[in-house]
Amino acid sequence: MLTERQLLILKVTVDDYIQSAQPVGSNQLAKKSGITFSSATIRNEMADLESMGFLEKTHTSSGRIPSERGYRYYVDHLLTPRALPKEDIVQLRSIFEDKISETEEVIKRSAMILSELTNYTSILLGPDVQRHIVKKLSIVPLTSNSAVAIIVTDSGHVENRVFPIPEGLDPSEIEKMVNILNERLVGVSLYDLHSRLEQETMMIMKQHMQRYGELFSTFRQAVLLPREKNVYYGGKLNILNQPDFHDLHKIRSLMDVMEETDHIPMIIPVGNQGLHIRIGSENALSAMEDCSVITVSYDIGQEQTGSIAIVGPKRMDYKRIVSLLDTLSGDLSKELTRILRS
Amino acid sequence: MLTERQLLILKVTVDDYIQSAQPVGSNQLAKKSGITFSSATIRNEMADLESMGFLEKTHTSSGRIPSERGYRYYVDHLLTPRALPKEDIVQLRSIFEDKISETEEVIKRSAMILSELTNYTSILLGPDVQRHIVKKLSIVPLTSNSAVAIIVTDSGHVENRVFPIPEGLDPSEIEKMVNILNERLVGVSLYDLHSRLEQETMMIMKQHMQRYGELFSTFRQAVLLPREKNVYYGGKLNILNQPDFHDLHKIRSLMDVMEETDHIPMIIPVGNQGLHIRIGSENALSAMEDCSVITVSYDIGQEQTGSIAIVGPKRMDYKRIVSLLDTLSGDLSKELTRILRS
DNA sequence: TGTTAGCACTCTTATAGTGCGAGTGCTAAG
DNA sequence: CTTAGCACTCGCACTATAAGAGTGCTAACA
Repeated sequence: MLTERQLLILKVTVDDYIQSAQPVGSNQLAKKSGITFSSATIRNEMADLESMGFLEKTHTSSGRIPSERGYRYYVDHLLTPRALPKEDIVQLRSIFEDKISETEEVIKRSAMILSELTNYTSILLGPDVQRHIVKKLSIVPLTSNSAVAIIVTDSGHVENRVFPIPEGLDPSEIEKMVNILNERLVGVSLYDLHSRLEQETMMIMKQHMQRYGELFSTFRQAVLLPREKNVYYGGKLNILNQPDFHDLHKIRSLMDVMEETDHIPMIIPVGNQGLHIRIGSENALSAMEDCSVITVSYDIGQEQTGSIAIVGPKRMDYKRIVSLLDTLSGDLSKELTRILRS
Repeated sequence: MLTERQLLILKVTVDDYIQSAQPVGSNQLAKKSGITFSSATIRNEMADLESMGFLEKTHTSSGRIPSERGYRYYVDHLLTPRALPKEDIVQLRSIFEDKISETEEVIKRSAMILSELTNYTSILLGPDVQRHIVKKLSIVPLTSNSAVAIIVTDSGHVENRVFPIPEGLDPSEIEKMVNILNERLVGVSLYDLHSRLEQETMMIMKQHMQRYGELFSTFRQAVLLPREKNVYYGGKLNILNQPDFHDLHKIRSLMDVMEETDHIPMIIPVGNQGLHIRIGSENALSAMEDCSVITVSYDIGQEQTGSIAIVGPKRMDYKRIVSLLDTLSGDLSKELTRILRS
C-alpha cells in the first residue's frame, strides 16, 4: 500500500538517520542522489508516512526519525544485503587464523572481534553444556575431608567442583567409585547425568562399596549443582560510546540486564534457527526497549547449536550487522564442526 | 604545624564533603555541632588551610573541597577508625555462612558482598596460582588428534587446556607419559613446572617412550600458556551511580582499565602487606586519577596471600571502607586458611 | 591579639528573552 | 500531481538578570 516513492523516501530516511543520528528533514533529503522530486513533495510524503506510523518527529517542527514500525518495515522489506567489504572479511577470518583447537576459545575470540567490528556489544552462546557427552569422570582427593570432582566432556570442556568427603576414607574406595562411575556414565550427556546417577549407579555402588553413601551423596550434590552458562561477551562497554545512550540510569540497567546470565534467554530466544531481529519494545526486557538485538544461530555438527547476538541502539546499522552475522555464523559452524570432528 | 582548630576544621570539612559531595562553606560549617567559633573565624582558617594546600575552591567564591593533600592528611592523621555497625558485620559474615569449601567461591562471594556494602567497585585477588602445588596431572584424549591436559592443584583449582596430539598415537603411550609426569611433578609449584618440564622430565621421557617428542612438546606448550589471573570483581557498574563521575569518556577508560587484568598489578601493588590507600594521582594509572583505591592483603596459611581492593571516588568514605576491609581481611584469612588446612 | 560582625564583591545557577536556522504545513500557481 | 512560496514552530545558542551562597577584608570588640 506504500507507493514506490514512499518506499524510497522511507528507505533513504532510515539510511540517513542510521548514519547521522540526526532527524532528517525534507531539504536535506532532497539533496540526496536518487531523489528527483522537490522538498515540498517530500514533505507531503513524509506527512503521509508519519500518519501511517512509519516516521516520527522529535518535536513539532523537527525532521523525521523512523518509528519502531518504520524500522520494522525497513528491516522486513527494504534491507538489501550487501557483500561485506574486504576488511571486514579479513577481520572475521582472523578469528580462525591461528587454528585454535578449543571451541570455547574460538567463541571467546569471535565475541571480541565482532564487538570491535561493530562497536556494539556482542553476546555469544556456546553449545548447551547440558548436551555435552561425558568423556571421563575423576575425583582427586585434596585433604583428608575434601576432594575435587572433575568431568571432562567430548568437547574438551572441563567441569570441576570441590566437595567434602568423609574423614578417614580409604583412597581405594574412592578409586572404586570412580571406576564404577566411569563404567556407567561415560557416553552419557550431562543432562542425563542427573537421572543416571540416581538410578543405576546408586544401585551398583551400594553393592560394591562400604560407606558408599556419604561419599556418593556429596559427590552427587557437587556434580549436579547448576552449571555456568556458556556465554561470552565482547565490547560490554561499547554502549558507553553510543550517542543514542546518554542517560546513565538507562545505561546502568541495560548493562545490569546483560551481565545477568539468567536473563540471557530473554535476550536471545533459544532454539530459534536462523536470523532474527528484535527492535525496541519487541524485546522481552524493558531495559532493552531502546535497543535492537540481532541474533543468529550456528551449528556444531548435527546436534549442537549456539547463538550470536548483537545488541545496539535501534538506530543500528542493520544492513552491515546482518551481513556480518550471516558470514560469521557460517564460518563458526564450519570451523567448530571441524574441531568437533577432528 | 597545624593548630588544633585547623585540624578540627579540616576534619569536619572532609567529613562533610564525603557525605554531601557539595563544597562546604564557612556558614554551613559553623552550624555543625562541635564548632564553637564563628563563620568569620572559619573563613580565616580555611584561607590558611587553602594556602597550605589542604583545601581547594572549585571557583573563586565557592565553598572548599579537600585537595589530594587534604585527603592524604585526613587519612594519615585524622582517621579515627570506628567499630562497624552491626548490619555490616552481619552482611560480611553472611559470606561464610553456608560453609563453602572452595576458595574461589568464597572470594567471588566476598567481592559481591563487598561491592553491595560499599556501592563501590571491589577487586579481589586470589592467591597466586603460580604458587599452587601440583596435585595431579592427567591427559584425556578427545579425538584422534586432540586431548585435554588437566592440572589439579592442592587448593582444588583445576587448569585445563586442549592440545593437539600426533595422529595414530597408541593410548598406552599417553598413559605412560602421564605416569611419568605425575611421578616427577606432583608436589611441584606451577611456577616451577616450567623448568622442571624442561630439565628432568624430558630426559626420563626420552628414555621410556618412543615418539615422545611430538606429544610432549605440544603438551608442554599447552601447559605453559599464560594462566588466567585469579581476579574477581564486584559491582563493576557501581561507578555509574557515583555522582562524582559523569564524564562518559572518563568512565569508559576507567572501566576499560579495570577490566584489563594486565593492569591489575598497577592498581593493586602486589606483595604489599597490610592496608594501603592511594588517592587520586597517587595511582599509577592516569585513568584512575579521580579515584581512590584502598587495598588490603589477606593470608591463606603461612605461604599464600591475596588482596582486596576497593575503587571509588576520591570522595570515598575512607573511615567505613577501612573498617570493612580490615574486618574482611581478617575473616577471609581465617576462613581460607581453615579451608586449606581442613 | 585573637575573634567576630558587617559589607562589598564574586561566581554559580536558574530563568527569561532574543535571534537564527532548520524544519514543517498549507496554499496557490504551474 | 508537483512545486514554489510563505507563515509559523521549535530547538539552540547567547545574553541579561536576579537570587543565593560564599569569600575576603575591615573595623570593632573582648
